[in-house]
Amino acid sequence: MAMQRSGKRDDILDVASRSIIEKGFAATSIEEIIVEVGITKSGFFYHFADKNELAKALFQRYIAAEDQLFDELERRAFELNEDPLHGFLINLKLLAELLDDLPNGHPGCLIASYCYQSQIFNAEIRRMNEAAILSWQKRFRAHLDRIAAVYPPRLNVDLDDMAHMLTTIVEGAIIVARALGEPKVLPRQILMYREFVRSVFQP
Amino acid sequence: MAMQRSGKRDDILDVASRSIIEKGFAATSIEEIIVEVGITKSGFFYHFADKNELAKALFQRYIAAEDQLFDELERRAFELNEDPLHGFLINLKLLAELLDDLPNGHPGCLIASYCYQSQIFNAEIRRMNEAAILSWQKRFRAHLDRIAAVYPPRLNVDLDDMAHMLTTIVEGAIIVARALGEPKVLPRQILMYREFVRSVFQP
DNA sequence: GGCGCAAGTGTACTGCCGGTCAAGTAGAAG
DNA sequence: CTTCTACTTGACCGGCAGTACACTTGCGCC
Repeated sequence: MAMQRSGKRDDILDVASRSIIEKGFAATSIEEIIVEVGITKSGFFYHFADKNELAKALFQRYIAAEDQLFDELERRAFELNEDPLHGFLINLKLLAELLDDLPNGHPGCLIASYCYQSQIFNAEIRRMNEAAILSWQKRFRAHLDRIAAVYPPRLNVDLDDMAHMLTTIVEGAIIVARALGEPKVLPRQILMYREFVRSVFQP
Repeated sequence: MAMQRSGKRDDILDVASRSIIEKGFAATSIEEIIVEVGITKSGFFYHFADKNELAKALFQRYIAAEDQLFDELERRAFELNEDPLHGFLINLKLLAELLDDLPNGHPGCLIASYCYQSQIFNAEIRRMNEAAILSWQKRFRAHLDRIAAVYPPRLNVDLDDMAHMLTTIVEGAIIVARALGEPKVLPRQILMYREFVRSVFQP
C-alpha cells in the first residue's frame, strides 16, 4: 500500500471534524473514527497522544483554512473595487455567494462547537479559540477603520461592536440554519449585516 | 426530611442544565449529576427513563422560562410606549439592560448547545429545537409587521430575515461572549440590532 | 544490502459510564 | 391502616476511552 506522508493522519482529521461538528466532541468516539478511517486504535494513538491533541490539530487546521478563505475573498473583493467601503461590501457579497452555493450549507463552526463544550478542553485550546475570534475581530475592525476614515459614520456606533457583529452573525446564523435545516439563513444574514454596514457609512 | 413535591427532580434539572450548558450533553455524566445532587443512580432513573428524557425535560423548562421572560419584557415595554416601533426599541433596550446586569453574563443557550450535538438526540428533541426558534421568529416578525404598517421601511430588507437576525445575534453573541470571557458582548450586540431596527424604520 | 525511521498492527488490560433490575423504606394522604 | 410517591441499597452488564508494549512493513539513505 502507498505510504504517502501522513495519509491516515489527514484521514483521521477529516472524519473527526465531520463527526465533531455534527455530534460534538465528547459524543465522537475514537472507536467510530478508526472504524471509518480503517485503522486500528494503536494507529490512532500513534498520531495523537490523546483526544485533546486531536482537538488541537483539528482546530489549527480549521482556523488556517478559514483564514486562507478570508484572505482570498478579501483579495478578490478589493481587486474589483479599491474603495474601502465598496470593497468591503463586495467582500461580504462574495462571502454570502460562496455560502449560498454550498449544497448542504455551512457544515458548522468548530469555534462554536468547542465553545459549548469548553470545560472538556484544556486551557490551551480555550486560548486558541479566543485568539481565533480576536483575529477575526482585528481583521473586520481594520476594514471598518479604513471605511470610517473616508465615510464618516452616520450613526453613532462603536466600531469594535460592529466588527464583533459580523462574527456574531456568522456564528449565530450557522446555529439557526442548522436548527431549522435552512442553509440559506447564513448567506441571507450576512447580507443583512451588509445592509447595516451600508446604512451606517453610505452617504 | 421534608418531602416537597418533586424536590430532587428539580435539583437534577438545575445541576444538569448548568453542567450541560458548560460542558455539553455528552460530556455531562449521570454519575456527576447524582453526586452533586446527593442522590443515587436509581433515584435518577426513577425520574427519567434515560438521558434523552432528561434532555427533553430540561429543554421544555428552558423554553418556558425564556418565553415567560420575553412576555414580561414585551409587556413592560409597551406599557411605557404603545407605538409599535418605540415599544419594540424599548423592549430591546430592556433586554440589553437585563443581560447587562447579570453578573457573570448569560450562562449559555440550550438551543445552541443542543444544536451542535443534535445527532445524539432523538427526532423529538430536534423538532422541539426547531419549534423554539420558529416561535421566536414569529414573535419578532409580529413586532416588525406592526412597525412596518406605521413606518414604511427605508431600506429594502426582508422582514423574515430581520426577525431571524435577532435570534441569530443572540445566539452568536452568547458564543462570542463565552469564548472571549466578555459577557458584555451580548447586551452590546442587542443594542447594535436595535440601531439597525431604528435605522430601517425611523423616519 | 543493511540500518533506521515513519507509520502503522495486534493484543491485552483498566476503569468509567449508561443503563437495568430487584427489593426495601419513610412520610404524607385518604 | 393501606396506598402512593419519592426515593435508597446494592449488585450487575456491556461498551467505550485510554494505556501499554511488543511487533511489522515499506522507504530513503549511506
